[in-house]
Amino acid sequence: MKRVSIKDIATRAGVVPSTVSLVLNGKAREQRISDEVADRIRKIADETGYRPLQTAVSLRTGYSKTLGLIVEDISNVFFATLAKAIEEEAYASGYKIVYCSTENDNDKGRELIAMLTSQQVDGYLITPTPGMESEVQKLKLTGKPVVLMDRYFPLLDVPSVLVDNFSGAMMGMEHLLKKGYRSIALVTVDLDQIQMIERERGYHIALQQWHLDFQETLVLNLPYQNSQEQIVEAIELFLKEHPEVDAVFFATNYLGICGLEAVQNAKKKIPEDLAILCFDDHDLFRLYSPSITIIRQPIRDIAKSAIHLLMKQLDKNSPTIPENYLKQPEMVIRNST
Amino acid sequence: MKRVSIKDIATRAGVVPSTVSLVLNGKAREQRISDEVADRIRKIADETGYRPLQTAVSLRTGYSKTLGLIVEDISNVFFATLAKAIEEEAYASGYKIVYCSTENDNDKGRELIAMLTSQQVDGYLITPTPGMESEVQKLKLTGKPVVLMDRYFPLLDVPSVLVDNFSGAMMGMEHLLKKGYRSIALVTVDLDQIQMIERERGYHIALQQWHLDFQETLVLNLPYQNSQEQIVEAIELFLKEHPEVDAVFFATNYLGICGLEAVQNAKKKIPEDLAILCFDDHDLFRLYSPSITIIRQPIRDIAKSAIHLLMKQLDKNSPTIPENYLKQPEMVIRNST
DNA sequence: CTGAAAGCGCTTACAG
DNA sequence: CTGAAAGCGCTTACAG
Repeated sequence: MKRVSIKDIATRAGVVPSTVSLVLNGKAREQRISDEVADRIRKIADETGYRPLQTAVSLRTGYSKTLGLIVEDISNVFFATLAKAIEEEAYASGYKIVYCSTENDNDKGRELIAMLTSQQVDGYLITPTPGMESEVQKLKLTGKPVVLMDRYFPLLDVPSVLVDNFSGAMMGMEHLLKKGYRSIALVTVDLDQIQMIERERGYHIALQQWHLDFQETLVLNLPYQNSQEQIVEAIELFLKEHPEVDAVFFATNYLGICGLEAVQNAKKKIPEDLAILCFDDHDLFRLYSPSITIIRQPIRDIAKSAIHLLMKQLDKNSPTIPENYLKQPEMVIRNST
Repeated sequence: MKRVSIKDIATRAGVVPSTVSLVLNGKAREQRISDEVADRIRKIADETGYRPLQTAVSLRTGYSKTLGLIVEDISNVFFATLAKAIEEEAYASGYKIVYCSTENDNDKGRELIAMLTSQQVDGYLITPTPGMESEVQKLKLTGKPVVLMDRYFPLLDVPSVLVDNFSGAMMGMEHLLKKGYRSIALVTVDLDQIQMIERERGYHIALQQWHLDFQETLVLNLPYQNSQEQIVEAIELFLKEHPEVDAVFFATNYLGICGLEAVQNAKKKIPEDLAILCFDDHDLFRLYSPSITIIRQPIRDIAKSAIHLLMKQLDKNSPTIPENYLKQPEMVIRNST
């Protein structure tokens, strides 16, 4: 099972390798190679199942038809779903994906960018960790297309696709406020990621607009490093210490899942004792209680836009004005009780 | 921001490119290059942040330090968790991962293998679709290491890491039988994948050993193509038509999730009206009801063994006797009520 | 219309 | 101890 090379095909077709290359790259017409010869070459390529060796092509052309995808953690539903969507969109444009997880570790993030670069990826799709700012900056200087997803750096002029977390949080809060809830707690995590900050801002402004006082004691800000058990415990304690709370807004998927367990442990019923609002969807919520309100990220849409932005940069003819897409999250109210 | 090449370093160090290559590949001693020169070269490489261009190295050496991972669907929790574990284990051995999803589509599976081959991956980690048998066979003939995970082809002599699905099913069934359940339904999917067949076999043999008659009407075999809604509906109908059923064994994660919804719709309580046993773990189960019994796949262990098997094949010195690892699943009983 | 040649960046066997 | 050269498989500008 030896690989067939362009040379083998040339020998069999009785031409020189460059002719084969030209034909297989669709430049037969351009180079005025006879149809007869071109057809012969194509036929042999088909029969032998010829596939150009991508590494050779990359070395020669500088392009690999591969995109690098860097996410925080591929085993997390949100990123896994995003990766899948990205993969599909990329394939549709003839690109493959190399992916890797940063684990929110700056060093690993930097290392991964270097790795992808040495693989000659044609572009980068990144959900960056806060510490990756300077690396992303450097990457931009290399001229390779970069698109940030889900998070971004306000100071950097790099195209990005974001969810409008502020509006999402506002939407959700307004839903609760309209229903009459007045003692709404916020459970969030102490990452200084832009999306968390924006969600928190939505919480604040919504309260303001309804002329409600912001009560610091109703915000539970948990350390990112905490284990699942610790989070559950902290939320449970918080609920017990604040019996006045009539609704909880979980700023992220993961907190919501822990939160449900805490609610259960605290023997509170949804929605009788407590209304729940959560960012990011999860299979679990629907099943656990249909009255949980969700602010869902349009993952497919994010993937589509990200690939679109990347393709635009790859297309040399288009101007390279950094664009930022702001995606509207969707509110899912499954049960109006 | 030009890339620095081996040539640049050579110029700056006042040596010839090959000397740089030798030093950077740790062959300085071997080639009796003076420590002074070697140190100078290493220093310059460090300062300039030199990284060999992987495509050039691959083209020259035939090795890419990259492994190809083919899963069914990266957005599925099981595969996402597996991918993460594989990624971690591979990194520990200095390998990167290129991944792709087959969607259980044979054509796509074949296409992906070809893609990975043209990328010159050093080895393949595959959870194959049934139709990939001949491709896997061909792959083996190329001499590149291949390891199958989660599923395998009995006729093929390819190393694999499997979960002992039969024993797992037996374990779970025995647990139910010991608790006194006698009318145990099986909900499965009509894929002729080896793991599904094995789980079904476990169901049969367990009944046999307890001298219980196998009742065909208690097996619900659903088409793989069915949508989530269709599955939920089918299970709900099944439960209503079989009020005698006192326990349900869901052969897979996904069915279990749909099953819980069906159980809810059918207004049955767990475990009062119905005991639930399910293959594969999911966050949801624990939260939904602690009395659901789980047969959990040791994902980390699968990843470790798969990488181990691959590394063994990559190590030319070790004999290439195909090995198959059979991993013991773990039974998780959260609540003995 | 077709062929010969250079070169992408690297590694390694070989000569000195 | 160090240097010159070949070659991995491909593409493309150039010469005829």
